[in-house]
Amino acid sequence: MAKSAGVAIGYLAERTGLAVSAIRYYETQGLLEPWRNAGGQRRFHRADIRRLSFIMIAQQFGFSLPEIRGFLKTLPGGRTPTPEDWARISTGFREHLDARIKTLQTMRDKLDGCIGCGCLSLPKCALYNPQDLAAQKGKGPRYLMGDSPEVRPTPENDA
Amino acid sequence: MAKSAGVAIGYLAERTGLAVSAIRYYETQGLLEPWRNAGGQRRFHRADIRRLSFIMIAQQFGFSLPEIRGFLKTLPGGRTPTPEDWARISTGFREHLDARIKTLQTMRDKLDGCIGCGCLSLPKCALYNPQDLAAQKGKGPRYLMGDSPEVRPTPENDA
DNA sequence: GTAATTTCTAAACCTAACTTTAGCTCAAGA
DNA sequence: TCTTGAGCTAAAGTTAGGTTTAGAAATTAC
Repeated sequence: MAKSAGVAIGYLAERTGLAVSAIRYYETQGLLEPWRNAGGQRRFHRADIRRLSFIMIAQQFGFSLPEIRGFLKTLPGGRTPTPEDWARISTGFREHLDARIKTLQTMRDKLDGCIGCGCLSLPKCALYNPQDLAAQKGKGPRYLMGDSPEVRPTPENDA
Repeated sequence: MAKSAGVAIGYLAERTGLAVSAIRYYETQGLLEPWRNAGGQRRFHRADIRRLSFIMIAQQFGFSLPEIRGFLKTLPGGRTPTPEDWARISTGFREHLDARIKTLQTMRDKLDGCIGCGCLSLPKCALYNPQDLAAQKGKGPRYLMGDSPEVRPTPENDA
């Protein structure tokens, strides 16, 4: 079978539900490599529908576009992924997902220990040192709720 | 006890680990309402350390600043939240958290059903209709992986 | 009293993942 | 052929949650 004429960007958009602008953006991010026809318009493989679908699914799993680009690089270009390809990648998804679930469960446990106890004002509250939590951005321990690890003898130390 | 002179923004920053700029930003978002001293500098209640800590914790739970502002509105101004205040809010946290955990578990289940099966190319794959998933942004069903719900008799229908 | 530190405001900048706009060009149908 | 509709590029805009910068004024330390 000779290489077909390829499909236009609007066709991919229609088939995937993505906006045309999003598909162009993915190209700038190295997730797709369409060629151009004589008039300068992008032409895609039909298999790029799968590629885009893969991108959408991976995004749902919380991966960034650079990460997804990494996954796609391990896939054979232009070909439908085999069960082996998919198993390899989905194992990575699984670990990512498990870690996120574990983090949320830890948070829930801490919260459960706190509900109604008013410990928000005590240094022993589990929510004080949230450095293990998902959204943590800063570095180093933070002592929250107005209490230092060793309470300095400030006048009017607490609020 | 007369109303104290209040504390400076740098003090709050030091106690909470937040950047001064972040605290000013929170003020613009209506999360704090400092007053000004004679020289025009912000002065805060000591209790605002707790308020900021609350904000940081709520962010870890995935709430946006507008949502957090909503929570703070239900708290008595300038006062340490009582166990009742905290119980009311943390119940909301709990529901939010449970929903997120459930979503991730659903995703994991679907993924488990897919690992290694190669079903990425089949319309019955559970990952096809991810409209129940967390990161879903678009509206309406999307039929992924290159398959329409009713396959139209297009020539070369699949890739 | 002077120097160093904080704080002030306003505006610009940052990342991620896109969308929107403007002004054209290309392609397809009657 | 003419007219739409689809596609093109580059640049700017969007949202969230901030940070950075610049220059001036206030406060604190010595």
